Amino acid sequence: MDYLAGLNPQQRAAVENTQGPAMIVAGAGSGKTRVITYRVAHLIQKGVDPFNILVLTFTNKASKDMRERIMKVIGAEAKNIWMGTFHSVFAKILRVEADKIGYPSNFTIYDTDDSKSLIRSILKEMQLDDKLYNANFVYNRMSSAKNNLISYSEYMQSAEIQAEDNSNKRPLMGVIYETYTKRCFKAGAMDFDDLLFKTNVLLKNHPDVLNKYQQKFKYLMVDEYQDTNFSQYTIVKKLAAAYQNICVVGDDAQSIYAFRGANIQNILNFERDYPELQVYKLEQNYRSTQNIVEVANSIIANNKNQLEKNVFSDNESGDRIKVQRAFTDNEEGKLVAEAIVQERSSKGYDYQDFAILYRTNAQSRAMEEALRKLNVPYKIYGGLSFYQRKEIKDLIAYFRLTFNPSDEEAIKRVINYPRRGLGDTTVEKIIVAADKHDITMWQVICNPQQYIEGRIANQLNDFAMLIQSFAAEAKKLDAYETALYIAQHSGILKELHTDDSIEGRSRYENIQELLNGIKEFAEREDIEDRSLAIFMQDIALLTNDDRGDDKNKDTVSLMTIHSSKGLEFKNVFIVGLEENLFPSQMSLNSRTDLEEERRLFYVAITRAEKKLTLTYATSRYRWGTLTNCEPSRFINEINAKYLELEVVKPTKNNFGEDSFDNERRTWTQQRDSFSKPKPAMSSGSSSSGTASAAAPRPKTTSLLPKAHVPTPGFAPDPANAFQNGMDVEHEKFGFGKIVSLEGTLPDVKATVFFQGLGNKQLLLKFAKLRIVK
DNA sequence: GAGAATCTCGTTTTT
DNA sequence: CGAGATTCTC
Repeated sequence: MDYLAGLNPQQRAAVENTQGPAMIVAGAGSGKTRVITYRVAHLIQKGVDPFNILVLTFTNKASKDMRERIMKVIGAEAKNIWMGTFHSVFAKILRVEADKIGYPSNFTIYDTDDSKSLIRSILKEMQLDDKLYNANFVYNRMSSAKNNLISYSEYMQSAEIQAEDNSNKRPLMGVIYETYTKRCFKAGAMDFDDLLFKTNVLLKNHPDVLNKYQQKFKYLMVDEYQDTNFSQYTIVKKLAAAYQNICVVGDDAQSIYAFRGANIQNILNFERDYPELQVYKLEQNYRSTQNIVEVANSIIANNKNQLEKNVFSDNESGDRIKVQRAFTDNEEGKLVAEAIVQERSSKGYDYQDFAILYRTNAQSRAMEEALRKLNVPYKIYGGLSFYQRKEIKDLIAYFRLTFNPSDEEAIKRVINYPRRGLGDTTVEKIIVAADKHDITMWQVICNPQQYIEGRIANQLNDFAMLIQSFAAEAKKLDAYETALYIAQHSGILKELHTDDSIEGRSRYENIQELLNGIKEFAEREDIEDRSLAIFMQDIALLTNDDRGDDKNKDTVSLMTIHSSKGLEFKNVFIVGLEENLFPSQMSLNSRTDLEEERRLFYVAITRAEKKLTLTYATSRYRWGTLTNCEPSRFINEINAKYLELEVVKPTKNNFGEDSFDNERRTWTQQRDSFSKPKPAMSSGSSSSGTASAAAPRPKTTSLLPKAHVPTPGFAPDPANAFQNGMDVEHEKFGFGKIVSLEGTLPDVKATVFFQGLGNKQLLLKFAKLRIVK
């Protein structure tokens, strides 16, 4: 029981109280994982059978880490705990119970690419405008319907939803949803959302099944509860209904998955659903310095909706937060890379003590290049998963087809890869025939003479026999042998081998790597069924980080803020702190979205143990063109007393100009003129935003408003001279009219309308503004 | 039907 | 810019 000794009173209470509903509100860095780990260990030590415990986490990594930690406390018994992500646990259950809902137990899991590809072909078949009915839009719309447990028939019957779709000029959404659902069913496939949706259907329509799992999972724990959606909430609620031994752990301040249907409301619902609820608040942050914790608190205080909570740290106050500006995204990378090299050698850190966090995956490139130049070893987490690479998906599609020939997306993927004369027209014919006779594509392919005219039938026959031969081999061979057989006889191996380009070789190597992974799997002794079919089952649910390679290397970590949740690093760089990037431009339209961005910033800040650096660039390449950027409003939300301001050194840009000549400002000045949210299009001041790395392309420059040339003898007027309605001239923005004035002298803020630029807010004491007489 | 040339559209974030 | 889709030419 010595593990209890190291816990503070709140933590200990949360661990020891194992009966009945409980909610642990755990601030960042408050020892949440420890509490869950020990709580599970405690249950088992009290005699609860590990087979009766279900722990649901958000990522595979989290569950793996947790299982290892529990194993250290209680030993091998930990292996018997049901632990995993919602998706993987319920996929497992659905395979066992599949027949109850009319699915084969070896159903395929469609990943996002598969789903969107299916949507695209449906749109094409229905001859819909694919700009209006954009595949992404359709996907998200169906996804949120499913996450709110709205079936296609309910969708079509809901007057409210129909009205919404009609007013969006997309009256056929319901029909698409219906077609999509039926096509998935016919293909023996479920998408990510289906795994949860169908679990709900299963538990709802089959009380015996529900009862079975209620009895099985006498104790439930849910990590990152703030990130669950309605569909997940309902599953948990149902399973816990019999014993009510349900413990959820979460932090509303770290809810960052609303875009995926997560609902903070679930935490509030939870209190309503279980009046007996015990609530434990973990408020002491053991991870970070006081400065970091206070900065995080001050940021999150800008959000309106939150549970009351006072996170504090007893650690040293620590370094202040460093804010650095770069001119371009490349320079930003260089800045960060140099800082890492420098900190490491001067303070004796390892590379693994550093993390670079960014808002979007696309930002990793500039960082990578800079790190490579300085020979800094790094590892990128997330991003394009190994299993999403084209060559891997191609081979896996053959595997999928071998075990589930109904899988429509797999057929479309490989029917003509490698080339075998079965092109788009043939595929279309197959789809039409399948639709007409209400059978699967596979059934058409197996009996082509019956449905399709012409010589093509022979080629289809060959293809059918090829796949059938794979299925026959799979019965005789182990996973690795089967995989190798398919790779060879499908022609994929040969196809890639003949490609001698660098990319071609790397594709070939990736295939080898996949085969090696399968070989490893085939040799594992802790699993009974080591067939390829089993290996295939959850592959769509795996991400890059789940492949467990080079674990102990000393490398800098690069990842999105989303995937950094739950991790901690001594030194953290948050890069790209710019308006329209972080916060993302998609979030600027609503308060709730903006608040989610702010929570994301909160998550990012609280990853840091010792030192935090924020960087931004004044221009960066986006969609291949150079765009001007402004510092993020989030920087301005931090009280300046926590900040260490960069010493600005003038540097020359490519045009030989002193980049700062008009702009030597102190930080405080900058924040005033830079902080204001702007209309989507980035504004004029093209001269100061010019990248030092490359000149903008002509096409781009022509789109930007011309830089204003001030009238000769331009001199700004003092702040007290301005009045509402005055015509004014700004040094850079040109001529405009004062729309409104607010604040008191000397801090009067003016909203000025500029032709072609829209409204701009200017602090009069700093703005270079004169009255036009 | 194949392969090349051209066009388009997009970027949050992840299971 | 770059992936994927579309269009064009053989």
